[in-house]
Amino acid sequence: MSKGELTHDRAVGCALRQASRDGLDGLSIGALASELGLSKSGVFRHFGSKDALQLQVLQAAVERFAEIVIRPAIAKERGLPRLKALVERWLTWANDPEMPGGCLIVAASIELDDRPGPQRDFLVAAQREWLKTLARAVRLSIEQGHLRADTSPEQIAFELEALLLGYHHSRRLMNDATADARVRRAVQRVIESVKVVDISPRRTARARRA
Amino acid sequence: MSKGELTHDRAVGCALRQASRDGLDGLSIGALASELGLSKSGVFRHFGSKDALQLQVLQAAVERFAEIVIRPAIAKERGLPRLKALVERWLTWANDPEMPGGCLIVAASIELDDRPGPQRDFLVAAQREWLKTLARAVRLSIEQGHLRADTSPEQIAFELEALLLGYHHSRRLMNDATADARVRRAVQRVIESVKVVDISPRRTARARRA
DNA sequence: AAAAAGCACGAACGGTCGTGCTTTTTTCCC
DNA sequence: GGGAAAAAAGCACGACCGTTCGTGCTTTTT
Repeated sequence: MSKGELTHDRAVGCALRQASRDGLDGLSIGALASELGLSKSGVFRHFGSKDALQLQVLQAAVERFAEIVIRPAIAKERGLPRLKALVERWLTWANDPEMPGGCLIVAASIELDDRPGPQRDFLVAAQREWLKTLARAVRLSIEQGHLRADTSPEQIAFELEALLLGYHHSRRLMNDATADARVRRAVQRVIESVKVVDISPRRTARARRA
Repeated sequence: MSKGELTHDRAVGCALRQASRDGLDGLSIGALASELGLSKSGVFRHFGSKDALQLQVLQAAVERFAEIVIRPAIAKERGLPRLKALVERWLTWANDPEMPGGCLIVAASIELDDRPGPQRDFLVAAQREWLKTLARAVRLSIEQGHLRADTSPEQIAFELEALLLGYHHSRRLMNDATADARVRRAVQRVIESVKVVDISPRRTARARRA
C-alpha cells in the first residue's frame, strides 16, 4: 500500500472520529488537517471536494458497521441466536471508541433527512439494507420455528431498530446508565411477544419439530 | 406588545423553522436576517450572541411541544386514554408544518449529545421532563387498573420514546409511508403486553374493580 | 417641546470556510 | 542512483461567519 493510500485512510479514520462528534456538516478540512499534522490543501487533494469527503466518511462508517455488527452476527446460527446477535453487536457498535461522538449513521440520519443529494441517497440505501438484514433474520427465525409464522418481519425490524435508536438517545444524551438493561428488556419483550406458543414448556420449539 | 418584541418573536419562529432543517449549528444570523428582511446586525441585537439565539430557539421549541403535545393530552381522562393521547399527539407534532425539517428536539438531541453547555443542559432537562410525563401517565394507568401493577413506568416510557424516535427516523429519512401504521401497531403491542390479564373478557378491568 | 429609550441600519473587523493554483518535497521504480 | 510520478506544502481567492461600532430614525417618556 502506497504512502498516499495510507495517508488517505488515516485521514478518513480521523474524519470519521471528527464527524461522529460534530456531524457530517461539522467536518472541516482545516480542522482535519491540523489534527493530521498536514496542510489544508494537502488534505484537500485526497478528496477533491468536501462532498466527496463526506461521502467517503459515510462509506467508511457503513463498511465498519458491516464489519463490527453484521459479519459477526451472520456467523451465528440462523434463527433467534443470529437475531439477538445483531442487536447485541449493535449495542457494542454504539460504544465503538472509533466513534466517540456516537453512531455516525444515526447522526447523519438526522442531518440528511431533508437534504437531498448523494450522501443522503447512500445513507438511505445503507439503512434499507440494514433493515432488510434485520427482517431477514426474523424471517429465518420463523423458518427455524423460533418465532410464530404470523409474525411480520418488517414490523419486528422496525421495532428493533426503534429500540436501538432509543438506546442511543438514552445512553448518549441522557447519560442513562440503565439504558443497556432497558433496551435488552425491551428487545426481550418484543421477541417474546412473537415467540411460538408452547403449551408444554418442558419441550422446546426445536424439540417439538424434531 | 412593542414592535421590538414582535420582531423578536417573528425572528424566533423563523429561526425555529430554519433550525429544524439545518440543525442548531446550521442556524446562521445572516441567513436568518435575509429571510426576515432585516439586517444582520439588526437581528443580532435581539439575541446578543449566537448561543443565546440557539437557546431561545430551543426554549421556543419546548414550549411549543408542551402546547401541542402535552396540554391536549393532559386534558384527556387519566389512564390509558391519556397515555395513548400523548403518543398520538407526538405523532402529529412530528409533522408540525412549523418544523418542516422534522422535530428540532430530536435533531438537537443528536447534535448536543456530546457537547456540554447550557443548550445541552436545557435540552436534557426538557427531555427528562417529557420522559417523566410519559412515565407518570403509565403510573396513572396502573392506578386506574388499566395496566398491570408490576409494570415499570420508566421502562414503558423508554420503549414508547424509542418507538417515537423510530417513527421519526422511518418517516423522515426513509420516507416510509407505512411508518404511521408501524408505530401504532408497536405501541399497541407494548401496551397490550402490560395490560391487566382479564380472564373473563366480557367484563372490563374497570367493571371488575367496581 | 425636550429628552430618552428602543430599534434597525451599514460598514467593517478578524476568522474560518472550501477551493483553486504553483512550487517544493518525497516516494517509488527502472 | 537518477528521473518520473505522486504527495504535500504554500499561497491566494472569494464567501460567509459571529461580532462590534457608530449612526440615524421612531417611539415613548418626561
